[in-house]
Amino acid sequence: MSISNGDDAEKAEGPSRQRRRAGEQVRMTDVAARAGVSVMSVSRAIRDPERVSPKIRARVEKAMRETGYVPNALASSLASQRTRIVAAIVPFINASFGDTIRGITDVLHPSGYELLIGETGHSMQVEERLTNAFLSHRVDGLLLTGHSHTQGVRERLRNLKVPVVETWNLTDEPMDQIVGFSNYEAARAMTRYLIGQGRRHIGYLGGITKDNDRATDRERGYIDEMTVADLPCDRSLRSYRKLEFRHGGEGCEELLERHPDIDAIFAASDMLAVGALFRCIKRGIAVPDDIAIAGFDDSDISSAIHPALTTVRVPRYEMGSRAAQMLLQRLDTDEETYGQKVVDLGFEILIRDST
Amino acid sequence: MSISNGDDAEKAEGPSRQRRRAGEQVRMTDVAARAGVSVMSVSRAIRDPERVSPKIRARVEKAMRETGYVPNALASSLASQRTRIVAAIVPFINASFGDTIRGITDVLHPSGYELLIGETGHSMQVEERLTNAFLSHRVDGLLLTGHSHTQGVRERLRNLKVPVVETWNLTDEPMDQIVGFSNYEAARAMTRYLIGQGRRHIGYLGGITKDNDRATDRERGYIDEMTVADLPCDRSLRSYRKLEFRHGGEGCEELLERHPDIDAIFAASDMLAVGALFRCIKRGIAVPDDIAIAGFDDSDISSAIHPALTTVRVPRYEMGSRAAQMLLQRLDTDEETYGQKVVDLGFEILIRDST
DNA sequence: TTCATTTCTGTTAGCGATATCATACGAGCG
DNA sequence: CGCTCGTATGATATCGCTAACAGAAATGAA
Repeated sequence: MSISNGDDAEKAEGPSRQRRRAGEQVRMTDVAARAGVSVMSVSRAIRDPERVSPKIRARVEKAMRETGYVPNALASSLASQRTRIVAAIVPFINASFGDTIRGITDVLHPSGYELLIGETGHSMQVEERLTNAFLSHRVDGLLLTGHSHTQGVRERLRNLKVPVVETWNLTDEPMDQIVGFSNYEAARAMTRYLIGQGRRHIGYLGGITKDNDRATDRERGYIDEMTVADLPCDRSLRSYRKLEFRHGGEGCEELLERHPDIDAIFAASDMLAVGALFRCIKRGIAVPDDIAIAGFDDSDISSAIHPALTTVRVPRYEMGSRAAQMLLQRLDTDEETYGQKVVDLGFEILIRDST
Repeated sequence: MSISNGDDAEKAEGPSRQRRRAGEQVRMTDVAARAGVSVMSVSRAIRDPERVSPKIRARVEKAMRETGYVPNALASSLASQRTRIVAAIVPFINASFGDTIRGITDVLHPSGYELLIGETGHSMQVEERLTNAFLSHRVDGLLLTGHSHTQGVRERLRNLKVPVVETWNLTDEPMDQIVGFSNYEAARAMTRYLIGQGRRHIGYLGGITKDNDRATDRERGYIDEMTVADLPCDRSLRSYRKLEFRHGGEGCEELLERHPDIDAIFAASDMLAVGALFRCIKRGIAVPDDIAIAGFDDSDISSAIHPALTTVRVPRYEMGSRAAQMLLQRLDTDEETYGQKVVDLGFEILIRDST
C-alpha cells in the first residue's frame, strides 16, 4: 500500500493564514503535512531517529529535503527549556584566547552545543553587560576568564543557578568551578629562576592590573619572590602596559631610564617581552649577556625569534577543553555530578636563549 | 630544561545539590502582577520606555528590581521574529580577525545586537555546518569571510533571504554585499614595488590556497605581475604554508634551498614574513641587502621588529565596522535600503626597512 | 457640554517547537 | 478468544513573549 509521494504537495489548508508577512518560512507542521505524519513524529525523527519507525523516518527525511526545512532553535529552546548554547567571556580575542576558544569549541561542537563569545577589553563593567545579555539568551552555561567579577555578576549567576566555570587562574573560592593554573606561582617560579641565574636587578614589565586578577597575581608573585630574596622591587622597577608589542618597547625604555643598571626584565606577557627584547637589540644591549629577558605565555613567536625567549608555558588549549568538559558533564547528566571544584592544570618554565 | 608545577591536585567537593529546573524563573507576568499592570505594559516599559506613563514605568522598574527579572530573549525573538543576533564566520580567531570582530561589535553593541562567532579553520565544510547552525538560531544577518563558499551555503542563504555581507576581499558578484579590499591588486602592487627596487628573483611564500580566496588572489597577483615583468615565478619559486611563525622559517628554508640566488621574498602574511626574516638573520643572510622581505597585513609585530617589515596595511577594523553598518542599515530600516553592493576600502603599501 | 482625536493600557491570539498524556496496534499467553 | 503489556503515533497544552487590535482615558475644538 504505497503512499502518495510528492503528488500531494498541497499541504493541509491550515488554520487561517494570519497576519505577518513571513509566509515563506517552512515550519515543522509543513514538513509533517507533506510527510503525512504528525508534528511529533517529525520532531522525534529529527531529535531521536531511533524512536520512530524506519518508514516514518524516511518520509520525514524526504519531506525535509524537499521543503528545505531549517529547524527553529528558538522555538525548540523555549519549549524544552534548554538552548544548547554556552557562552564564553574573554578579555581579548587574540591568539592566546583563540587557543582557549578552540579548546572549548572542540569539546562543545561534537556534543551539539554552540558557543557565544564576548570580549570585555579587560573591563568588568563590560563583563557584566555581556553576562546579562547572555543570560537573557538563556545560555546553558557560562565560561569566564579569571575570578574577579562585579558584585552584580556574582549575584545574578548565583540566583539563576547557571553553571559557571572560571578559567585562566586559580582560587580557593570559585563562584562555582575553576580550571587553570596559578599565575602567582608561575610568576614566583620565573622570578626565582632569574634570581637563581644570578640576576639581582630585575625589572617587572606587566599588564595593567585593574580588573585583571591574572596580571595582579603575576605581579604579586614577582614582588613576593623578590622580597623573600631580599632584592629591590619597588614601584620604580615595575612598569604596567597594555599587552602589545610596541608597549613592550616603551616599557623597556622606561625601566632602563629609571634603572640603567638592571640586569633582567621579567615581562608578564610574551608580547611585552618581545617588544622589550627588540628594543634592547636596537639599542645595542646584549641579550642575555647584559640583560636577561623572560616572558610569559609561550606564544608562537617566542620560539621563532632570535634569541629564543625564555617563558612560561601555560595550558591555553587545555583550559578551554577542560572547562567545556566540566560544563558538559553537568549539563548532560541528570544528577548534579559535580567534579572537582578547582582543577589545577599547571604551568611550565621553558628556558631558552634570552636568559 | 623545564620546571613543572601542578598535577590535577584534588581539591574540595562541590556543593551538594542544585536542581537545574527552571521552576524559579521570574516571568514577565510575575513582574506585571507585582507592579499591578498588564504584561504589555511591562513589555513596553522595557523595550520603549517613552511609550508608557512615568507612573507605570516607575512601578515596572521597581517590580523588575525586586524580582530580579531577566527578560527571556528566546521568547521575545520567537514572538517578534527577530533575534537581534548577527553571526560572523572567520577562518581563525587570531589578532587579525580579532580586529575585524572588534570593528563589528563596536557597531553592533550600541544598537543592541549580539554577535555569534564561528571559526572554520579554513574549511568550507565547517563553514557550511556553522552556517546551518546559525540559521537554525535565526540570526538576523550573517558576516562571512571571503567569497568562496559551498553550493549548499549559497543556496540556503539565497532561499532564506538572510542579509549577508562578505568581507576581506572583493568580487563583482557578491552573494549579497561585500566590503574589503582587493587582495589581488595588493599583491600585484607589492610585487611591482619589489621589482621596482631592482629585485629579480622573487620567491613567494603564501597561505594554503584550498578553500581560501584571499590566499588564491594574492598568489595570482604575484604571478601576474611577475609574468608581466617577464620574470620567473614557476611553482618552485612558491611555497605554501600555514600562517604561523615557524612555518615562515620552514618556507624560507625551502625557497633558499631550491633557489639560493633569490634576492627577495614576498610573504603573503606577516606571520610568514617574520618567520622568514628571523630565519635569514639566524643564517647570517642580510636583510634587506642580500634578500628583501615583504609581508602582508601590517600586524602589530611588523613595526616592532628589527629591521621593521615592509608590508601591506589592510583595513582590518574598518572591514568589520563597515560590514556591520551595512547589515544594520538593512535590518533597522523598513524598506530594503540597499547601499553599494561592493565597497572597496583599499589598502596601503608600507615601506619600511626590510626591503 | 459634546463629539472627535489622540494618547495610554489591556485582551487575545499566535510565534514554532516540545512534554505529556492518550490512543492504536500488535505480540504474547493462558 | 480475551486480556495484558509494550511500543509507535497522535492530540493538545504549554514555553514567555509580542503584534494587532480593542477599549479606556485624556485632550482639544466647537
